[in-house]
Amino acid sequence: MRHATPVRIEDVAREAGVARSTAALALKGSPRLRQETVASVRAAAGRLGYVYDRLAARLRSGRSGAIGLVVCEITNPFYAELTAGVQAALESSGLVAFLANTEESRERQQLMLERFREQRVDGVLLVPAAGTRPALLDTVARWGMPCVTVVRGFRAGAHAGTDHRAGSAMATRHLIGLGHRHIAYLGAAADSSTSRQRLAGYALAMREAGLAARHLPCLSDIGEAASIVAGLPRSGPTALVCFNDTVAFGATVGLARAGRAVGRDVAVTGFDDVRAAAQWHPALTTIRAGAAAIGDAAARLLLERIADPATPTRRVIVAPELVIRSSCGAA
Amino acid sequence: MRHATPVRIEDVAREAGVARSTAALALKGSPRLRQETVASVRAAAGRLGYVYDRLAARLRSGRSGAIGLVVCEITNPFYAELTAGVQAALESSGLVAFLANTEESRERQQLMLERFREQRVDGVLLVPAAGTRPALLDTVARWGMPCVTVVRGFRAGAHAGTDHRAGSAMATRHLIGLGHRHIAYLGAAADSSTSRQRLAGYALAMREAGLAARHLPCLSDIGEAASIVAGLPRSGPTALVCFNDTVAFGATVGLARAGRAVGRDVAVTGFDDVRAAAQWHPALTTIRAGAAAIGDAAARLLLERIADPATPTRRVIVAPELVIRSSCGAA
DNA sequence: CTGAAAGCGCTTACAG
DNA sequence: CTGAAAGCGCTTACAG
Repeated sequence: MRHATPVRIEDVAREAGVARSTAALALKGSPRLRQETVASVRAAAGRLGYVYDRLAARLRSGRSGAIGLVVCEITNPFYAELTAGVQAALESSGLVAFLANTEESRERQQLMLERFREQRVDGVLLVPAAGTRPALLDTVARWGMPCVTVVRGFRAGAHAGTDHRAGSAMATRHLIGLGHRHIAYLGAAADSSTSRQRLAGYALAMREAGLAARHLPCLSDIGEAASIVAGLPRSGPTALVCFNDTVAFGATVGLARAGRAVGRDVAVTGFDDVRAAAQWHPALTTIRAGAAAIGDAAARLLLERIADPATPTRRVIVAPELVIRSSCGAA
Repeated sequence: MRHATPVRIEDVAREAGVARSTAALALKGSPRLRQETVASVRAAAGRLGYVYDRLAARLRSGRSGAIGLVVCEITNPFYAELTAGVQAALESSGLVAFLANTEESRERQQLMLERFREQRVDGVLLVPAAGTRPALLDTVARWGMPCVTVVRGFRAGAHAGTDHRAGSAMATRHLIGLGHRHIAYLGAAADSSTSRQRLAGYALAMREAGLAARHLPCLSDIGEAASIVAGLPRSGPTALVCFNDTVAFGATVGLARAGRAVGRDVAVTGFDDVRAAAQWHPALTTIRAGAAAIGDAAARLLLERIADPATPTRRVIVAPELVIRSSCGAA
């Protein structure tokens, strides 16, 4: 028996000289009680060092006060910033979040969702691992677990993200506007909605301008991007629309390795605007997707669904923004 | 009432035709039961879609199956990697982790620890926010919450980290070995054990070699490091021992901005060996502290303490390693 | 506002 | 191995 505290709500009630139910109401600040009653109960709780047992309460109320956050890769700065945004939004709500890091493994994702289920989380925020089937959402819904997909989504279901297609198209049009004609897309090797939509936005903008699209598949890894770009012939693309900032960082490293100037010889754009993008040398022209803003929106959406599961599913799209810096040569 | 499932252990017992206590034992695979009994109970649980209620179990057993992980800054790649290491270590244990991101705020840290307490976590992994007083550990101990400090620690208490002083000294000696005499330390503006120890290691190595130490305080921020370094006179230090990789990245950006060559004009070393260090241009000479390894060790230590709180406190130190790449000009 | 009572879903002895 | 019973710390009606 290692219960941290032996003080129960009944002890507080006795100390304050009220009924147990009154003490319970006072502790959660019910407006049905007199001010003094609430104050005296709270004072008693303080004297006794009472600690609310949220899990015992859950057994009766059905609310655990915890949610699950499932991300595909916590070491990707974008998702780390997203996680920080979720945490910040949760702070005022009194909820607390479990974290799961799937590393893009669907097995791990399934396992962690089941553990969260056993922990009776009130809901879950899900950045689906690559290749996740939409049916997963049905499973989770059948479990009675409110769920909001984040960044990567499906056709249906509550979702918070950005318009990947529009963002990618913006970056591409910006390069076209700077006079580039030979523009390649670098990235999008993974099987995710994000990959498909960002690539589609690039393709759309190229088609609009009557230009030929070219896709250089590349994982979200600085090293891989660097070698691909370092191997590009001088007669190759004069501009690269990159899947995300990580790939763009790799592209600049690859260009440096090949002795070519970023921006002047080859223009590069990223996507995400992670913190390092502004501090990179050269500073990265990119699409700001607002990781923290998406995390914040996702948390709010989930709280809304937890409060009223019957509410119609909403989709919140944080508008992408073009941030012009030096890597595109426009400065 | 939104309990996800109405199936209780009693229903499983009835379905399997055994007593409730037998069903409970079977579900956790007690060796006191016959193989067939266990199998038939599990089959019944499967048919009924039974989901173990870990929180209800906690009420009686005292174990919630959850721990808390409090980090000072999740958007710092080092701590993101550490978090991934903790997650990986937890995967096989069946435990799940709450995450708190303090952003170096002691108030936030206190708040989150209290929330974790209400959630009755079995223990907590703590990367103390800057300026945290050692007395916090006593408070947490009084709460009956097993705690392991991670990376940043105090004199007492279970701890998993690295030898910051030795690591910093290694980097400094390496630069001295390359012939540098005018070596400055960049970073360590924060009030943390990590800051003090890394700075001390540099000072130690300089003293050993009879060289004058020079400290350029700088926050762990690429932008700030870049401006400080860009403003250094040509007659200034020929080598910079940086607090961590982030500061080192900033130093290389600052040198590039000033038109000076990293490695040739000014040597730079980092600390942490985050993933980007190897992929940076030029690749960073740094001290590998093994974020994932520390996270793994910390999780194991905590599990040990949870299993037996009476066990004497252990301190696990992951040995730092010098990783020589190009930024020190040694390649 | 109060007080007694039931119940959330488990685990834990304990007598068979 | 089984079965009945008590209890973990709350919330939830409900009658006063």
